[in-house]
Amino acid sequence: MNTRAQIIQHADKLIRNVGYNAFSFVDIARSVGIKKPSVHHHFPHKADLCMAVIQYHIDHLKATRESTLQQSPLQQLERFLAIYQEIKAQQQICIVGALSTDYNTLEPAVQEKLQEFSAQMIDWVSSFLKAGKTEGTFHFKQAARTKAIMLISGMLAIVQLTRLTHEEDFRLMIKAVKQELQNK
Amino acid sequence: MNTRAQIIQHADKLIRNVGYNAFSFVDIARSVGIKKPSVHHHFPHKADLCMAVIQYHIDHLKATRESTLQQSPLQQLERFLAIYQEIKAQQQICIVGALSTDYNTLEPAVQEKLQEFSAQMIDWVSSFLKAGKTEGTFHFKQAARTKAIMLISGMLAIVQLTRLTHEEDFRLMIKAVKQELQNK
DNA sequence: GTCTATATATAGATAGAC
DNA sequence: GTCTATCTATATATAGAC
Repeated sequence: MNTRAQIIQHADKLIRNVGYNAFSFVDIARSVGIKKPSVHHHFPHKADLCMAVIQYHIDHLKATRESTLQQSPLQQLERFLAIYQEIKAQQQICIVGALSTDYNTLEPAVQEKLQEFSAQMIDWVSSFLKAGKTEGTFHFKQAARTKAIMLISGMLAIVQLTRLTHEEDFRLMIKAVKQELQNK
Repeated sequence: MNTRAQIIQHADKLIRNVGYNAFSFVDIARSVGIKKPSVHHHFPHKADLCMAVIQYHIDHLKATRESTLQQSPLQQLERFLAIYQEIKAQQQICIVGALSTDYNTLEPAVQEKLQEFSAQMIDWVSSFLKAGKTEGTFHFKQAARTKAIMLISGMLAIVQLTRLTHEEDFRLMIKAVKQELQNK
């Protein structure tokens, strides 16, 4: 992996571990094994780096969505839940949760990029919920978008909240979410 | 209101507006109309101030809970949802959401205080969900604690997520949460 | 593309006068 | 309880050599 990609990867990890305003270019430099000005060579401003991190997530989500296009709504739901299970296994939180608490300190361009990511996440989840309802796998009364936002909110928050409670709460929530969607 | 209380109030607002690691004692001093060392007189370390902010929320929650002790489970649910409606109306997020993203940068004593607050919130919500299920107002299949965590997670996250989407999503979610709990 | 050296601002925090 | 003055560390960021 090239230096630029390594910087993005470590920045992503730091943002989701300690938050946007608690990591510095020195932290990145140390992780990658270069000096601070070399990081600035790749990303002049911290906002540039943050943009690249969000773009990485946008690209990653697009690839995930495309790879599950032929799968059933239930399989797509499982893939969606697996994203957060991976996040939890790594003791992290999701990028939207991490950056939404710092939202008012972000530059407008970064705010818009984060909006773009969340819009695409909502679009994906809405699409497989709708398909699942049509084929009779999922049951819910709200609009697909509302149900999608409830689902995403729940997962975004449970990875944050179970930093304070127990991992077991996470497991129980995953189970409950699947049950509720399939209950008539 | 005395200076100490004013400091706590402004710190609370700042933590929930920009995050724990994006506000400083200078910001507090400016808001209150005193100088930085005067803030340190009341709270020597930033962690002391953060502890006091969480304690304020613990006290506030206790008062809320006690004031609704005689009310019906549905009324208690409405009171719970009203907390987040107030938060949203003030363009803020909740203290648990705000501090959970910075969790790994907090001192152990502050982490424990935050755990204390979330435990009490979970306890309250669990109690009125259980009462509502017993009397036949609420319907859900999970343990009351699991359902409480789903409810709290959802509200915690929706105030964060609707910073990026639309206020309308918040309104729809509140409506959906009430519907789902009362649906047989 | 990486480095040394440096600029500038601000963070958390303390000493000691009033 | 509040202030002025100050300390030390670290933040983002740039200039310019290799």
